[in-house]
Amino acid sequence: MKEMKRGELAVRTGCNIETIRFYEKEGILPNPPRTAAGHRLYGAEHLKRLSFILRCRELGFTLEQTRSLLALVDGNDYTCAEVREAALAHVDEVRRKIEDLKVIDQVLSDMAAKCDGGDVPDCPIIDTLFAEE
Amino acid sequence: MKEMKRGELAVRTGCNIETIRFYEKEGILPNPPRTAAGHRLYGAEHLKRLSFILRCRELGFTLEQTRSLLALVDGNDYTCAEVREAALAHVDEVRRKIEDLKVIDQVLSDMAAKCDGGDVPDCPIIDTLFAEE
DNA sequence: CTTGAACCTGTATTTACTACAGGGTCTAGT
DNA sequence: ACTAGACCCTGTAGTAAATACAGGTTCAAG
Repeated sequence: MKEMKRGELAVRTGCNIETIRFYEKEGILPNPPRTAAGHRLYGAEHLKRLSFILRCRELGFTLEQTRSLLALVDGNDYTCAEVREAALAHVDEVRRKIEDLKVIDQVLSDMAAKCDGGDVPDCPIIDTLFAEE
Repeated sequence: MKEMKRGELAVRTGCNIETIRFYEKEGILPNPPRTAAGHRLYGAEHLKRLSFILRCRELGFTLEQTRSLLALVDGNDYTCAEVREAALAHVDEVRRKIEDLKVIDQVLSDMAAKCDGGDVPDCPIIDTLFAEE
């Protein structure tokens, strides 16, 4: 039974120490037991759950989506199909974002290409940004 | 000299009406003259400037970056090279974001591929998210 | 027994808006 | 002239997801 305090949990997960408290307040990480003096004591379950949350966040799930995923697991009545659906919906969203960013990349690159980088106070980029409609 | 109130400026730019006030408070959109009763009166300059801001935002520039771009223009002493540099730096950032999202796409797609979408309460996606290391 | 690291709490800040509440004003129709 | 409703004004609060700080305990090492 290896227990640890907040600082160690932070180091072991790579999570900011304040974020742990934030997740607890949000109710996504359960309140851990405390020492007599009030220090939080985390166990293997907390470590596992926090890692899960951090991994979801890295994958671009919102905290609410992460919460839903965990609710499925906690309820213990989820099906593979449900989880798969959530994952695929998120993939769609990620792909939409990629497309949006590609358009931005293209527009900016085109603008920059028209620009000769000269020393004069007149720039096609600025002109384009100011252009009507 | 066509002047308009806040509502019309909002409609003509597609900007939320509250956002106009926000930009004014932020000092990125200049305080317009007012009618005797205190209603804001915008002219062609404001329309142009707000459009510029909105276009920068669409291209993913932060409000601070947009402010810097406008500061260059306002200072009237900018060079094409400066603007080009800002644009290209932003392109780099956009491309980094695209790469990050592509990794996420890949990871999620791989995970979903391992999932048979069955009706059982056991899912490789969840397992992977919970996995150690 | 002291000192400094680590912990506790509550609150403020960040980005870029958006959304209210509680008023004043303008305009079109009667 | 009057009134209804659309518009405008202000200040403030809320959103996501943390992060940072102030001011105060507690723990561990020497």
